[in-house]
Amino acid sequence: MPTKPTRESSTKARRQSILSAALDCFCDKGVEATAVADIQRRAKCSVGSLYHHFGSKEGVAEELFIVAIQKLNGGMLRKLKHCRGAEESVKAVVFFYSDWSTRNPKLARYLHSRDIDFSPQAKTRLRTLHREYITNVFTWFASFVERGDMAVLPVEAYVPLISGPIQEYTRRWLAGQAGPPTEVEALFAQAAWNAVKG
Amino acid sequence: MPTKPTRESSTKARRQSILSAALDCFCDKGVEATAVADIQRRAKCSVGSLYHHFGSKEGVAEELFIVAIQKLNGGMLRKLKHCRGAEESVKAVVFFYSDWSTRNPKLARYLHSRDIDFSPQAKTRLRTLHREYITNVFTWFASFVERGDMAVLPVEAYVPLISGPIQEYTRRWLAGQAGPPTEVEALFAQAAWNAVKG
DNA sequence: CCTTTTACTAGAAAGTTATTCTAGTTTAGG
DNA sequence: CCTAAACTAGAATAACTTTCTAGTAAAAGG
Repeated sequence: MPTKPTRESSTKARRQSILSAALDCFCDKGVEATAVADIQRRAKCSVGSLYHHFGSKEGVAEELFIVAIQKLNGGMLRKLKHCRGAEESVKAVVFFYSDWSTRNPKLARYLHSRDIDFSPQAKTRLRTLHREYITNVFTWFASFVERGDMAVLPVEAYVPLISGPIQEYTRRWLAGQAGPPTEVEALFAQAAWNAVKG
Repeated sequence: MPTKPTRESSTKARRQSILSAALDCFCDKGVEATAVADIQRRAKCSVGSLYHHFGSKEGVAEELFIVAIQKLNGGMLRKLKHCRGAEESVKAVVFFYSDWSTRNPKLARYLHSRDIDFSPQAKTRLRTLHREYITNVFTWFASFVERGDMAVLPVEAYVPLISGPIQEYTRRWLAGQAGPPTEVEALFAQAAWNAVKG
């Protein structure tokens, strides 16, 4: 049965409708070029409503970015938990990134946009999220390094070595400059493993 | 002797002063957040002058981007021409990217910003430049592939495999999330070579 | 050497877009 | 019911981009 819309649920729906309208606009015309009026029209809400929920256009962009990051990171961690050894884990990172981007092209595209100028609070929040995520990921991989299954490298080198190629490839795919990542994911997964194996 | 400023030279100087004022502003506050007035003040010129030379704020951003890309690509090709074999060439790509970014951090930072919404003309021009560059690079490497010194891979896979990690690392360095790329360039150069060698 | 044309600069005016404000409507809780 | 708080609407305002008009200075032509 369709439950009567309570305030809480309708608030959620409204916020969501604004976020997805914004995502559509951002993908169509770019963040800078979409006007608040564009989002507002597409979400069928008033200016006031938008500003009530998000404070500014930037606020919408920030929230969208954070939600997207959380989905990507959350999915990645869940995927990792199911992996057995070092090799499977490293390759899973590549495969998951490729799959997630293919399944959520709009969000992926949006995450690839840089220079959304985040407010200080948003920056802090993002940094926190990032640190938490990185901590989780490194905890997962630390044991493999200790055990000698993976090479000992400068900590900041692992992510670029493992994810750099698939990220760069995906970016090009999203920009229409390459075929879908499925064509190269296995190759890149193997390269990633070669780059960090013990 | 200091030559008397002719019109041609002063025009060039003025354009340059606007471009570098813009670069400073963009690095300080982000592209979106810098107002035309900011650039104008820093370049000590009038609104009219800026619009005369570049047509719009976007126009300034585009020109700056194109100039930066040309410098980077040009330097890369010049460097490649001095390399002997496949391994030296592949590693040179990584080293040059790292060095150039370290020497031109502001330009590098600016090149890493995505979603500057380029005008159709600028897009075309960028695409042309990119194609020319890619053609040159691939011509250079094609012989190594034929000779069997490098592996036969999907064409679009080479760049991400070779440059992906150093690019991603450099991005993090520019964002203050990692040490200078000099610390990892040798490692990444070796990984790049391993990923594409025959 | 003068004058005419063109590139350039300046800053005010106009046009757009983001943000704030005021007035109201709806819903949960007492 | 009644009140407080969440929410919506759209007009008003503010900030910023772009255009316009007027003028200056350098090169080109006679």
